[in-house]
Amino acid sequence: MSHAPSYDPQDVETRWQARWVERHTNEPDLERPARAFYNLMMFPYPSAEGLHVGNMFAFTGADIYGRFQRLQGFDVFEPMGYDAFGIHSENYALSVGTHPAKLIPQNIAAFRRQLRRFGGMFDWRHELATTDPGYYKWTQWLFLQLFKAGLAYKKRAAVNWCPKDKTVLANEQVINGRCERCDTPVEQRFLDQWFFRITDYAERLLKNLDTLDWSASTIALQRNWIGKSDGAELVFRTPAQQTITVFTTRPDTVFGATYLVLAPEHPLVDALTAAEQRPAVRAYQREVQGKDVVARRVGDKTKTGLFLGSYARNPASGEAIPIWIADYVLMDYGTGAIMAVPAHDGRDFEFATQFRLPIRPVVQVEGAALPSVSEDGVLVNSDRFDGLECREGGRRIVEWLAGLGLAIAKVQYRLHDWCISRQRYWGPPIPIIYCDRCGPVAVPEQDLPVELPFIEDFRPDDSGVSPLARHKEWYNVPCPQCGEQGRRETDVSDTFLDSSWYFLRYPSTEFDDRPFDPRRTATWLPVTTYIGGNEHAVLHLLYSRFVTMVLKDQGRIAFEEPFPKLRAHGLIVKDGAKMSKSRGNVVVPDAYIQQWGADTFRMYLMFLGPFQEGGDFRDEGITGIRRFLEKVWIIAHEAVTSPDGPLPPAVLQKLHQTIQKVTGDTGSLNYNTAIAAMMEYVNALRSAHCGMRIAVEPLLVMLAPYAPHLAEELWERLGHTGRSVFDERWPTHDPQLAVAGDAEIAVQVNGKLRGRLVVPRGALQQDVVAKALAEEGVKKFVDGNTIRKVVFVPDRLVNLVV
RNA sequence: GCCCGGGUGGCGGAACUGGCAGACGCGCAGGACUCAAAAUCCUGUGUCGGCAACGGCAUGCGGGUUCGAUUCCCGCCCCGGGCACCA
Repeated sequence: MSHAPSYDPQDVETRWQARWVERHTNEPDLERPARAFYNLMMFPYPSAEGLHVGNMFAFTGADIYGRFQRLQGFDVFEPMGYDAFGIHSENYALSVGTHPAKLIPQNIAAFRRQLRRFGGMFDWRHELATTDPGYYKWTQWLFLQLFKAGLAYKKRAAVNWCPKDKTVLANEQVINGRCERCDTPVEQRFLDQWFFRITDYAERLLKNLDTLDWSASTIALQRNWIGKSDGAELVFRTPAQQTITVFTTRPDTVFGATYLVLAPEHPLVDALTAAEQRPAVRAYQREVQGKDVVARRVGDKTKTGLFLGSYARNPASGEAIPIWIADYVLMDYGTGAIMAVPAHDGRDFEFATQFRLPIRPVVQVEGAALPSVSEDGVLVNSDRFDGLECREGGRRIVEWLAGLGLAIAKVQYRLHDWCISRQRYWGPPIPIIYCDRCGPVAVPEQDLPVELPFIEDFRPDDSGVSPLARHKEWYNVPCPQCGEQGRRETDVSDTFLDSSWYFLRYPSTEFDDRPFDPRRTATWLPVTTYIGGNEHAVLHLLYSRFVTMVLKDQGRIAFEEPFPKLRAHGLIVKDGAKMSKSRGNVVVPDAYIQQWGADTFRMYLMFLGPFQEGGDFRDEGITGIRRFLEKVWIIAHEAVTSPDGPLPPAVLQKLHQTIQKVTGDTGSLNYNTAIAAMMEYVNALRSAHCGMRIAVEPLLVMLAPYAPHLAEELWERLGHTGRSVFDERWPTHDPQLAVAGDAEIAVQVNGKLRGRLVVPRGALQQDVVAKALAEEGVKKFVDGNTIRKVVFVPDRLVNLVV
C-alpha cells in the first residue's frame, strides 16, 4: 500500500487556478470553434456583501454543466460579468456614504476574487460590467434603435412612485403595492416617462413559449405575467349618444349586466355625472387618489363607489342601467370600464349586494349558488340566445352586436408597456436631447456614450427629476439637429435594460465599434443553455426576449429567441426561510472555502438536494463530501503504482453502471444522485480492494466537473502531465457490461413481498414460479390454495395471486 | 381566489414508463486502533411485537382503480413560491 501525501485543498486549488490562467485552459477559440456551446449563467449584481451561498449554488450548478459539456467534446464558452448599475448599488452607496463610482469597482474586484476562487470555468478575457462606458454606450445605442423604430415613446402616466427610494418603479418591481427594494407602500404620481412598446409583442412572447425548452415553472410564470384574456369590447350608449366601451371576457352574460362601473379617473366621468352628483363625485375622486395603492389594490372586503346619476342602455336587453364609479375598477386594464354582471362575478355581486343593485342570473349552472362564475352552463333570460351553452352563446351575441356596431372581439393582456425611466443617478443616461424647436432628438450614434457625469451629491430628491438635472454643464447642450440650445434627458434607464442584452455582448467584448459582431454572434448565439433562478422569470427573461425580437425584426440578428433552452435552479434557504440581509441569515461561502476547499464546498452544495429544487443550507453534512474526496485521493494514489490487469467482474459491472448513471444524471442536472453514484462506486472499489488505473481514471473524468481542482491534480499525478483533464473525453458505458448475469426477483403472494430469488437473467416464467414455490417462505402462504393468477415481470418480480 | 411546486426514517434526501420504499450522505449506538482523544476502519440503525426465525404497520389525511400505488384518479389538510378587485 502506497502512502499518499495528504490532501491539502488550498495547495491543490491555488496551483490549478494559476495553471488554468497560464495555459489558457478556459479560453475557447471564439473564431473557429469545432462545436460551439454557449453556457450562460445569470450575472450577479456585485453587492458589498460579496458573493453569497445562493450565487455559489447557482454558479456551481451551471459550471458543472459547462464542464460536463466540454468533456463531451464541445468548445464551451462560459463568460461572467457584473450587473452593476441600479438602485440597489446606489442605495447601498448612499447608506455607507461612498460614491458608487468608487464603491462598485471595489465590489467587482471582490466578486472577481471570489469567482476565481470557487473554480468556475470562466473565460476572463470576456468579462464585462454594465457600468463600463464601453458597455453602456451600446445600451444607449439599443435605446436609440427602439426609439427610431417607434418602439420607445414618452408619455405622462400614472406611475408607481416609491417615496423612500424617490423613483419610479416598473410594475414588475411593485410587490403587493410595495416597493420590492424597501417595502415602502408605493404612491401614484403623474410623470413623463419613457416606455417601450413591449405590449406590441405580447402575442409573440406568449406564443413562442410553446417552442422553448424551458423549465415548466418558468413558462408558467411568464404565461401568467403576460395574462392573455380572450373577450370582447361592448358599447353602451347613453340617451345623449355618449358611448362607453367596456371589456369583458363573458359577453355571454351581457343580458345580466344590470349596471356599469367606470374607474374613478375614467375620462368620461365628468361628462356622465349629473349636476347634483358633481360635488360627491369630485370628493370620491379625490379620496381615491389620496388612497395609497396598497389600500386600493389589495382592497379589503368593503367596496366603495358612487352613482353618477345617469344611465346607459344595455345593448342586448335595451334596458336603461345606472352608471357608477368605483375604485375596484382599474383605469390601466381593459378600457377602464366594466359592465357589471352581479349574478356571475364575485366582485360585482359583492358590490351589488352592498348598494342594493339588481342581480339577474342569465346562466343556469347545475346546483350552483350565486354568484356562479362557471362557464359550464346554458343561457337563460337572454332572449333568443336562451338554451345556448355559454361559449357558443357568447360568440353569437358578439356576432349579433358587432353587426350593430356595438361589439368587437378583443384580446386583452395584463402585460403593460415597459417603463424604463428612472429619476436616479446610477444608470446609463437616456440618450435624448430636448429642443424647443425639434422636440426630443436622438443623440447621434457617433456621440455615444453619453457618459454619466461624476456628481458629488448624487442623492435623489422629491422633485421627480433626476439628480443629473443639477449638473448644468452636462445638462445644457446644443440640439444635434438645429444647433439651438437644448437640454439633455436627465432620466437614466432601468437596470433591466442593461441586462436585457448582455448575452449578446459577451462573445464580442473586444469590439468597441459595434455592440455585437455579426460573425461571432452567428457562431455563438442563441445561447445554448441558460441556467438561472426563477426570480428573473418575468423581468429579465421577458425583457431579453422582447429586445431580441426587436433586433431580429430589424435584421440585426437571425434568431428571435435568445434562450432556446433554460433551466431554473432552486432556491437555497436557511432554516426553511429565504436568506436575506434583514433576517440576518445570509451564509457567506468564503469561510467554508477557506476551511474545506472549493471542491468540497461545490460538491456539498450540489449534494444538498436536487439542483432544480434547491434546499436548506446546513453545514452538518459537509464532512461526508470531504471523506469521499479523501477516499478518491487515496485510491488515485494507489492507481499510480497498482499493477494493471482485467477488472474483477463485479467492479467492471459497477463501473459501467456508474458511467451510465453519472452521465444521465449530470446531463439532466440531477447532481445529487450523480454524486451518490460516484460514492457508491468508490465504496465498491474499496471493498473489492481494487485500485487499478482503468477503474480510477474514468472516475476522475466524471468527477472533474464537480471537483475540478482535485481531478486535475490527480490526473497529473497519474502521469498525464501538460494536458488538462478537461481535454479528455467523457467515458462511455457498455450496456452489456452494465447488467449483471443474474437477476434478483421479488416474489410476492397477493402483492405482498414474501421472498427473493436469484435467477439467470432472462429466466422464464415457469422456471421462476417453480423455484418460487420451492421457497419455504413462499410456500406457507400459498399452500392449501390454488394459484388463480401469476403476474410476471421478467428479471424483476413475480406475483402469485391465490 | 387563481396558477406552479412540495409533504417519504432523528435529519438532507433516493426510488426508471404502476413492480423489492428508505439508495447516498449526515447523525446516533456498539466495536477495533489509542495511555486518552481526534482521525480512520468495521457492524448496526423506519416503527411496533418477539430471545430469535418471523410477523404486523408504514410514503400528509379519507376514498377509488389495480394482482400490485410514494407513483394514476376523486375529495380534503398543511407548507413554499408566483399572481391578485385584470372584468
